Amino acid sequence: MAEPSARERIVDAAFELFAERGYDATTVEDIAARAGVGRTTFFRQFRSKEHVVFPDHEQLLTAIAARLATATPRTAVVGVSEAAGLVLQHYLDEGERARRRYRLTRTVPALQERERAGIRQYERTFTRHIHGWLGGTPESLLRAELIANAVVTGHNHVLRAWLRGHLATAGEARRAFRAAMAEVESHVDLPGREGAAADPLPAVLVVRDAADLDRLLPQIRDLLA
Amino acid sequence: MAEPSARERIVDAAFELFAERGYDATTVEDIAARAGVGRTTFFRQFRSKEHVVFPDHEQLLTAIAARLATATPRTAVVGVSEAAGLVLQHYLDEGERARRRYRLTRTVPALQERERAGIRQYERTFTRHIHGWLGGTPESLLRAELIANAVVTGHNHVLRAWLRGHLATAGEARRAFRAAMAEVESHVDLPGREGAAADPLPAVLVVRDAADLDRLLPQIRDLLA
DNA sequence: GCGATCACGGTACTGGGTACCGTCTAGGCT
DNA sequence: AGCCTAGACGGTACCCAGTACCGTGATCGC
Repeated sequence: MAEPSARERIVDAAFELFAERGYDATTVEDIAARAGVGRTTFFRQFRSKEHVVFPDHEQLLTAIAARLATATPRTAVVGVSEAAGLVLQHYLDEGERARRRYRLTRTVPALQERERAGIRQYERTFTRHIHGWLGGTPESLLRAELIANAVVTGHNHVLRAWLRGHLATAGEARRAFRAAMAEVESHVDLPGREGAAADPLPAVLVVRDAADLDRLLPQIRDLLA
Repeated sequence: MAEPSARERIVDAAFELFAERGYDATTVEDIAARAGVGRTTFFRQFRSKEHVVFPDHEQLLTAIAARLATATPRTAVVGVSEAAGLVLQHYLDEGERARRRYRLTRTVPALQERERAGIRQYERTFTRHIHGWLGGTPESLLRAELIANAVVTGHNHVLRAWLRGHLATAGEARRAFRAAMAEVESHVDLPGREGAAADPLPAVLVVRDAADLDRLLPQIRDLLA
């Protein structure tokens, strides 16, 4: 009859008890007892009491890395967007449990920090791949970090709206996600835009008045020749 | 003879012991004993063993908030840059202790997370003020978050370079900081650019070849008149 | 000089996390 | 079948961070 694994029983027991008594008032021994396992087994499955709240984090992280690994500089935009979309979709699939976790983490500072630590791992994964696409030079590292942070921030912004119920359906959430990714892309210069590889990016000139224009015009014509 | 305060003695004792035996092998009782105080007093001064590693964090956070509070949308760019500069300058003033802390946090995961939590507080402070300058509307929140994250990322990038010794002098660090802030500003649209309030921002023209230029030149002259 | 306040140190307790050990079970080999 | 190894499990004992509480001594205002 497909007995749920010990790991799943622990997660279920933990979420039940956290809902009943709150996070702090629940001990690991309580969770283990309800799940029908020893306290030792709990810590074999989860590194800490906090980790049981984010049971799929590790798996999600490897999924992101796998998606990013298949992208190239030419397909960076869609690769990054899809990798972030994997996370969003996972939460949408989780449904009510994701929202319960959100309400729980909002009230428990320790869990907020744990969540941030997880997000940080996402950022580092994105940074690593984007940095690679940018050539891996020290000068491009800051740009890679800026882009990675922007992508993760955009994703989290939409996810948070959905978790709070501001976006009712999964379809709405995905639409908002596409909009957020578009806004993020408009703020950062990710490789892989149309034509970006074909001709070099134009330089930017700031022309304040007609005198500026007349002064610069010869050099402009020269560059365009 | 200006006896050092109990708080300072605790910080000094902690850094000494962490250097001698490492973070994990040092207990709070050890620190308190060397500082000549009771274990209770340690926890009155610092919320946790981790907090003693970042003793000036709270003070720094209020300094940032104070600087940002004096800025307006017109002075946003310089306000944000200076607020971030306060943090950099604090680390530069700290000198060798900052570098010791950096080496310590790099080897202790718990301290890395504590540091990230502190950085997160910076981000939230920046976000709150920038969001206010943008009108405080829900639509402008994502932009505010993107800008705040970019500023903090740029700052951290330079700070990390200095901590690692890639930037030898404080002057070099400040110069790199100005460059990083310029790059950040080029990626995000912060209110308060020169002339932004006086005359509207110039439109951006993409001129790919001489034919483009000739075609657009009359309109450009017209706009500048 | 005298009571109120407060910072301090000491004690006792809870609970997360680790180390270790004995046991039970699931296979692989002869 | 019988043996043997590996691995998962539960139990016990321990360490230490963090909290609650209490008694005490110093400092200040009246």
